[in-house]
Amino acid sequence: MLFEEVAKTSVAIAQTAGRKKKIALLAALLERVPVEERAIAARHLSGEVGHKLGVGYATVAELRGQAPGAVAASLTLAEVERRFAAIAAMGGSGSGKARKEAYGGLLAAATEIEQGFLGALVVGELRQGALDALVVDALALARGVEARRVRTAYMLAGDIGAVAAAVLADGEAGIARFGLTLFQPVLPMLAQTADDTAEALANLGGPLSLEHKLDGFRVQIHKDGDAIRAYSRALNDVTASIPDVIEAIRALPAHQLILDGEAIAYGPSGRPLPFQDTMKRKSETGGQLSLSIFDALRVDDQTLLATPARERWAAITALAPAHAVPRVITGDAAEAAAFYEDALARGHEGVMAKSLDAPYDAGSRGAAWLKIKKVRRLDFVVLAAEWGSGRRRGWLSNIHLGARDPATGTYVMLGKTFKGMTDAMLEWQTAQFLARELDRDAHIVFVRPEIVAEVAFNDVLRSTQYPGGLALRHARVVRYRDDKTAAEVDTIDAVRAIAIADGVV
DNA sequence: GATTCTTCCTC
DNA sequence: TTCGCAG
DNA sequence: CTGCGAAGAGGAAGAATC
Repeated sequence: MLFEEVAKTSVAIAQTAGRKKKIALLAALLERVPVEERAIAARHLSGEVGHKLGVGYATVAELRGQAPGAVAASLTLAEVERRFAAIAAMGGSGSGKARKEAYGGLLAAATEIEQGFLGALVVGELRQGALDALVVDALALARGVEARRVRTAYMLAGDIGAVAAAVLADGEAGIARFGLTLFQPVLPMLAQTADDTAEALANLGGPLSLEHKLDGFRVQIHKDGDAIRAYSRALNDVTASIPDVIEAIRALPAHQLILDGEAIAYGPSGRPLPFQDTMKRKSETGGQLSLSIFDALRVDDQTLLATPARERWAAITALAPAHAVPRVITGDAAEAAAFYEDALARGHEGVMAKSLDAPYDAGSRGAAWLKIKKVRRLDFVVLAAEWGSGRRRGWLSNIHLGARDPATGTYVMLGKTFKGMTDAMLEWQTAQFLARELDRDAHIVFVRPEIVAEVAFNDVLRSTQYPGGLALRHARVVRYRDDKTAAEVDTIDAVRAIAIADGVV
């Protein structure tokens, strides 16, 4: 099939409102793809290149519009895949240039519509309002099978291309081929958020489970005898980064395992290290990371995906009590709140609240798991704002935040945020900022420091980029404050106090 | 050889 | 990672 | 309720460049 058909389908999807209509367009295309190109088409329409190209935003931007664009479409899906694979295989000195040339060659062979699609695909910004989840639905539609079934296969396979090939070829029978398999990582189960334990109790009902939420990185462990591998949240193989964890798993008294947990580093006092330091340990050989296990998907020949959570936790306790994440099961509001406070006091980022009976719902951000994280709120002044893109085009969106420096009377930039703004806020802030414009460049409008935003954030980070040496982690706007002037915003000292309390500096 | 840029990755 | 909007 | 897209922080690896 011509690559252009996929590119045109992507454009059609982007221009079509309505999820069902997008799914129908996806299904119509997928039904027509030749057998050997089905996996490729499914990946591309999900926004996945399928390779680590070593070609990213800068290269795509540099080459955009350079090649005139082929008059007639000639690239097939197979040919594009072949070229992607060739680019991904390049390495060593000179490979950067070779990659750029190869990508340029691909652009030169592409029509204008294909060039646009290629650039979006390579930088991972398809923006067609449809990604893997809609491709799953499209596969179900194309073959008349239940979407839920296709979805399950996708969770287990972690690769939309493989699922597309199987479902399109064999329908229900194709789906049935996917099962929980050692060294085939499954998409991790995800959580929604709750403000506090009271909300979690209200939403999940009691009793529920609360466990420490550790500020490390997600790890899925697969063990088959001496063979042990670890996978990240995005299913990358991170085995080599966490040798201590691998050895700990080796010692566990089970031949076969699939476990879900969090890897984190601890300081000499036994307190968890800040996230930045855990990530540094990850890159050091023998960097001494610990694993806290919070779920078990398989123990020896038992698959536990559909087993109620409390039984999966019991399996962890029986198998690896030293690695089981601290947990309490309670329906009592006071006990739940106390457990949360204790988790914070121990230096953790919060708690996870989990339903006792839920299966391991791989890949879905369901309501069975709720994360409750410590949130800080301070008031900062807006120093500048950047023009938005996509549905925020025409609005000043991403704002630069500053804390007051009482020593100098100036403002110290601590980072940016585009989060938390409603359309009404975007409309309002655009007018307010433009009315206070001091200067501008291509993307940024610098403003008089007068608008005060209440900003929520989770942590303070060490920064080499920002002048105060500190930055905000996961900053988002809560509201604009018309009751406060810039002279009253929080100080860099207040931010530094948080960093010190958290052991960040 | 040292620094900078780009890409990829974690949250 | 957080959040708001569209469906 | 689900899926998507708006774009943030740092850190490391590898390639390019000074």
